[in-house]
Amino acid sequence: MGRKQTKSGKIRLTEVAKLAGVSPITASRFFRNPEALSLSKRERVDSAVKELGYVPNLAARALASHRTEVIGVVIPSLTNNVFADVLRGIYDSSEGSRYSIQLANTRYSILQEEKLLRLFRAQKPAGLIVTGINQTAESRKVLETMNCPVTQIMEIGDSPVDMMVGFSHYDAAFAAISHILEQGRRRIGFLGARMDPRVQRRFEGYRDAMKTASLFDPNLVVTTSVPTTVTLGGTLFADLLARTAEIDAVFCVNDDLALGVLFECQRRQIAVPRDLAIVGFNDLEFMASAVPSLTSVRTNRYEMGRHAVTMVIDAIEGRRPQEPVLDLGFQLMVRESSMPQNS
Amino acid sequence: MGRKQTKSGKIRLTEVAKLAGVSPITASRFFRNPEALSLSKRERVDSAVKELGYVPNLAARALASHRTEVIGVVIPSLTNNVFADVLRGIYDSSEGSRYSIQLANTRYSILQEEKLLRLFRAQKPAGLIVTGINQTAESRKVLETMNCPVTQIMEIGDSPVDMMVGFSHYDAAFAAISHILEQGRRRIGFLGARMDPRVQRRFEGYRDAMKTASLFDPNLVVTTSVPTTVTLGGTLFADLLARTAEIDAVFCVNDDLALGVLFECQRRQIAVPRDLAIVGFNDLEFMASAVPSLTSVRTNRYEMGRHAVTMVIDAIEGRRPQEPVLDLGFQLMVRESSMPQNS
DNA sequence: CAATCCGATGGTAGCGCTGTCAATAATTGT
DNA sequence: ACAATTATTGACAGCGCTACCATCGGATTG
Repeated sequence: MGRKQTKSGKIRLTEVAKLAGVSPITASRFFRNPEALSLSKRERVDSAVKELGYVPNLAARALASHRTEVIGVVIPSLTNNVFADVLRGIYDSSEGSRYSIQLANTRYSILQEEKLLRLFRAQKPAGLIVTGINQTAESRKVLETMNCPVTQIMEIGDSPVDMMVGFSHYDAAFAAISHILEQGRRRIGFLGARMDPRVQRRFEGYRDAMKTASLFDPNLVVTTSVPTTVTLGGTLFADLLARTAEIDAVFCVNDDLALGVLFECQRRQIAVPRDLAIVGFNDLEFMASAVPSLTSVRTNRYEMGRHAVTMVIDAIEGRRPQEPVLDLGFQLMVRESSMPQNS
Repeated sequence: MGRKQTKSGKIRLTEVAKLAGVSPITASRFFRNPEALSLSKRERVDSAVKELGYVPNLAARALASHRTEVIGVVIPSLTNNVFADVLRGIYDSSEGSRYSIQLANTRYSILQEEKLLRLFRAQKPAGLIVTGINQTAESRKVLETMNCPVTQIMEIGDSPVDMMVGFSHYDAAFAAISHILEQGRRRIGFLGARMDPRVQRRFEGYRDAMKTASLFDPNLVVTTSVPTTVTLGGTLFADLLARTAEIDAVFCVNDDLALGVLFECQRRQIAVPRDLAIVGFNDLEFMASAVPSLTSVRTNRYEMGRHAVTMVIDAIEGRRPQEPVLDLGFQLMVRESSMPQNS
């Protein structure tokens, strides 16, 4: 014979059905489509479930139905505040739907990403949300064989695996630099940390804006592959100053670095914005609160999360968007730190 | 007859076994216990898997084996930086093990927590990590019927569901206040936001330390249920000043509030630490970088995550710790913001 | 050389649920 | 009133994998 007898303590759907006096399949329908049951049976199954404390077996459900109600989310970092807002949008939007969110963290490792995508594929998620558009060829292959709607978030590009929600990091950086140039600043430093693909694109926006104004100078660029911290902002700024003293503005690829620069200026008695303009990226909450308040590029992270989930759920349920790529844009939040020098 | 024929495109373990010239059960063992196979069969199965692009079906695996290799993690917030570090520890520690992490976010809602725990139970996780010790009676019941190792993190208490890793928020706050008192400060304000159970315990530490010195005054306490932001730190501090001008120190329940207080001081020309001492909680990275650098209570969040995973995995594999409750303590990081007034 | 053990492999029977289709009961139209 | 349609319900098989033995050859032992 096979394995040992089913323990009498185990409560399966069959037991519930028996107690309710219906067939197992009717009890099954109680969970998936209660409206299809007559009111009397619905009530009987409901009370049987409660009486027995029935806990459905999701594995059996998934095996029999060939699907799950899980939306996978793959992000590169939990430490980076940027993703906290995206995730807030994702969770807010998924709440009230039948789908639950399963989060996975690549920690900026493309190997880890491949591994996680493979794991997700084996779980047959109902939908998937992944960060960025620079997946490896291998990861892309996994995504294409995922057999469910996929949304890439955080940036936009020409060849979506399926759908995309994001904005142009290039344009956003370009706009920020243009703003600084309009304030009459000429020597604009670039501080970059953990140069992931999106940060790289911000650099390109900076570079091209500077080149357009014939002001690009490699000496103005300081980058590192180290992850971002506030302290690092101060360090990179010190490096920049050591390299060339003639600096009248700094563009930081994120707000933590910008805050670090501000602190370093306070330490060195550099007046902001008189002696130096500071512009960050993402517009985290503290930027408006700093003294002086810090200019930044607001990215619509919460909305990005919301839209990503909505698009995925709609696609799961057969309502595909007409346009697979959604650009949520950005807003330049001009504050005291980038006011003109004579103000 | 039953459902339609299995699509010929679908690759199951049977197909792999056939190609490798072994029985399905041998192919199955290839994944779970490769050492048990002879070298020749191992190689044959390996190449068959690669040739067919076999993707195991986790639902079938879970159904047949009655278990999964998922460790569930339940936290109240992703926005709160504190959890980012805990999660980093969790992910670091789980890497290299066979277990994968599944994250769920209650958003500080106890109803959401009950729902998520029920969902986890239906998934039969191998282990579970939950935040805090203040679960509802219902949640606790679900945890107790989870049938897998459970570790509560972030704080410690007397009645663990199973295991615990954390520290005493009460003691930490008490120590911070004692330090401020030792600097000769007498009127120490308390700023608190989103008064979750752990923040509540920090308040109790503050209150008792102040009472011990006969300095407790309800007018010094400003709290709100609103979630924490840097800006809110400034607002609460302004409220405190409006209520009583004689303040020579502020204890903030977290570092974001402390930074907000610092900015507000800069705006109001209040000299720190001469006119006011500021002490935060958690010791986020920016505290050391601020000007002046800000005193805080370092909590061992990364270690907490690491230990939680290790304890859970050990317990899954039958190595239960002798002592179910692990206290990781805290360190007071004294910096410029709480130096004596005459310095 | 029989008795014993051990490592490698396979056969069988489910795990608990749902898709498919058929059957039945209730309702409607003419 | 009777056929046609629509709501409910049920029977059956099987999703893809693994637990539980059974087996079988070969090594070890006395």
